[in-house]
Amino acid sequence: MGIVRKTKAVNTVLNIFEHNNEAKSVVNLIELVKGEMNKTTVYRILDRLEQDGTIHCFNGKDGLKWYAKCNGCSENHHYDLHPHFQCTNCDKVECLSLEVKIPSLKNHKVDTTDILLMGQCSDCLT
Amino acid sequence: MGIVRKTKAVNTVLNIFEHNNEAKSVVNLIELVKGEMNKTTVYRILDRLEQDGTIHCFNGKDGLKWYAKCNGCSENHHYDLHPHFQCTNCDKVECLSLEVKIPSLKNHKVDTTDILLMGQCSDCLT
DNA sequence: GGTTTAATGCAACTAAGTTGCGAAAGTAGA
DNA sequence: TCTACTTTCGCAACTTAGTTGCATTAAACC
Ligand SMILES: [Mn+2]
Ligand SMILES: [Mn+2]
Ligand SMILES: [Zn+2]
Ligand SMILES: [Zn+2]
Repeated sequence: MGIVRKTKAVNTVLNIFEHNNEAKSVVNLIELVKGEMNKTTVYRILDRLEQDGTIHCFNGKDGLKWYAKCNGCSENHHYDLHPHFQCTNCDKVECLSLEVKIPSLKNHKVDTTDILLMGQCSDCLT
Repeated sequence: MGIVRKTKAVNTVLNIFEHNNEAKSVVNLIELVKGEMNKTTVYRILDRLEQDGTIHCFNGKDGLKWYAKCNGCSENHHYDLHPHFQCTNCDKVECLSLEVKIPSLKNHKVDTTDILLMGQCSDCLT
């Protein structure tokens, strides 16, 4: 069970994800809402939104937690196995709607993948 | 510049990687050599061995640092862009000699990838 | 409005990883 | 083998991400 009460803090976090489509690191989110809510609250809201299938979580290049909006996930069905791209210059992270084919592995059962591409984003290329 | 002096501590760490081919988390390595050397030393030796192209570093599923032996890398050439597999049951990590094709991204320059497959390893499947 | 209980704030904690500095130990050359 | 030079190490203190327990606050439902 994720979000059951639409608190002020929940709405603030939701607004951040609604307003632009970029992924956000937890560190950045905490910074963004500083003064408005406690960091513990941020972590707990993100947990609940993830359970609901509203956002999904993944690790950035430094092993930090990042979150981004889901697209058609629900509490029961999470299907955001898409890869992510992180710019080595500006650190920005994007969700990619690419399909990456994973060759099958004998004697292994692959349930999920975590694919991070790194390099220069379009802003930093010019 | 990586390793310049073959100290006792360096040999201990090297032996761990020589003796079996598995990837090791830094946390696990520190545990393994507890009593023999300080954790700061472990971090510093791993840094130097990585610079030399002796081992390579990547993030496990929890965002922790893992290291494994390189295969034919040198100080000047690092080419271990292979994917890794981590068992969700026993946490073991393996280097995979798979080639994963990444579709090209327009307006992006992809320099490197970090691909982690997760699921059940052969030991945990039976 | 009053009651219930989820959600929040706060402070204290855990754990990974880093830094600075004085002491110890490789290494090369005499 | 001894010395001198410089890398490496140990230690303690620090930084930062993330977690936990508990008392207080505020949604939601009547
Ligand atoms: Mn995504
Ligand atoms: Mn590897
Ligand atoms: Zn960029
Ligand atoms: Zn396993």
